[in-house]
Amino acid sequence: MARAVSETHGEILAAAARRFAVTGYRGTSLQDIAREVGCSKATVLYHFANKEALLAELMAPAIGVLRDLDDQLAGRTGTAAQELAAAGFVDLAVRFRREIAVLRGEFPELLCQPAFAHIQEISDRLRDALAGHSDRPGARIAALVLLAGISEACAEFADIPDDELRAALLALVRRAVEPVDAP
Amino acid sequence: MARAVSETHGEILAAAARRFAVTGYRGTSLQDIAREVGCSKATVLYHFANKEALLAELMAPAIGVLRDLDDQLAGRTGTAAQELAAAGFVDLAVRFRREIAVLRGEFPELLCQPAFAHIQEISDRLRDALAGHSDRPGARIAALVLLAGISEACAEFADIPDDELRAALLALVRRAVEPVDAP
DNA sequence: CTACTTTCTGACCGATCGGTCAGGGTCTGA
DNA sequence: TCAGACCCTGACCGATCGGTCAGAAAGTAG
Repeated sequence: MARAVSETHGEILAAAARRFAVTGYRGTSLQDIAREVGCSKATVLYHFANKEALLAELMAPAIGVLRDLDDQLAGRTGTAAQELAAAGFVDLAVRFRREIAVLRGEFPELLCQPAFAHIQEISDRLRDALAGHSDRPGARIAALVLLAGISEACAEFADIPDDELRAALLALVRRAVEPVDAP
Repeated sequence: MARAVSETHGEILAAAARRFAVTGYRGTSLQDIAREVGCSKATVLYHFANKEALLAELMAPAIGVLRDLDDQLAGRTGTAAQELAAAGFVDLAVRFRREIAVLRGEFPELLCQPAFAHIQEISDRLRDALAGHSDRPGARIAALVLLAGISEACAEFADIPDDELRAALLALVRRAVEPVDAP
């Protein structure tokens, strides 16, 4: 009972997104995904070269937006960098809540995979921008707390509407970020 | 070549703490721990009933302090609750950085284990206190962002002295927490 | 009809996981 | 001297993991 072309492909992708978000990448087996779709594990591996490729396709849109943000951030300094980093990351985290949830806690290992090359550097630059490119420990610590906390909050508050969550997070960041010294 | 009583026990505990903090609970095998200690996997399971018991003994001190904080928090309201929750959790997170790192991202599954019963409720109460027992979404979101972010920051900034990290985190929390409405 | 492609599957593979077990070495007290 | 407690280990177990493969089923083009 072969289905229409690429229909199963999308179903597998959707099922994987749901499972990964709940039980994590390592905590979800190909068998789990196949069961949710209603096909065999071999079918999953017919549509995707391997488990890693499945994850890579799942994260691609979010990573694209992150790269765009990184490009826009290049060259900006001080308050302008802080503002863009805050607004850009909050928006990204709210829109890609599920993708963010997938990475929860598995960051270090997943970053070793070629599909996620440079993500570590990009998020380092993002953190640096949110700190206003300051090297004061207080500013760097605040930036990390906020970025990590926002990720966690977006993964957790799945029931809050986008607008409301975005507004609350932005207000929090503006309150919490260490102001840059006037030049 | 049997060693002195309980010497190996402590070495296994220390090795497990190190490995768990880096690669997580699920990402660390008993074989990994045994290799780091320089003994066999069977020896690890001679000293600890199972992998879960090893984790439980590792987390016991941190959990004890968390319970104490929860007790002190009971009954307090408004600003007093916020202050104590902030100071108490920041101190706990800084002191037990490694234990906090272990739980990174594996919270939901680990909480199912009997050794961690009620931890979820305690951290819910802690979050509620930090939000000043307010039900405004902004306050609840800020509290979650801060608690999660602090955990992440403590796990990441292993090189910063306790005092400095604690001061920076406390300053951040005081800036970021939504003030409670005056009664 | 036949020949070919696409989709899908059960059976199987090697590796690794947490955990068990019988037994060997060493120390100690009677 | 010798029995027993303590510490430790190699060999092994069943389960599960990601991944492979030959081939069945169904649609399509000639």
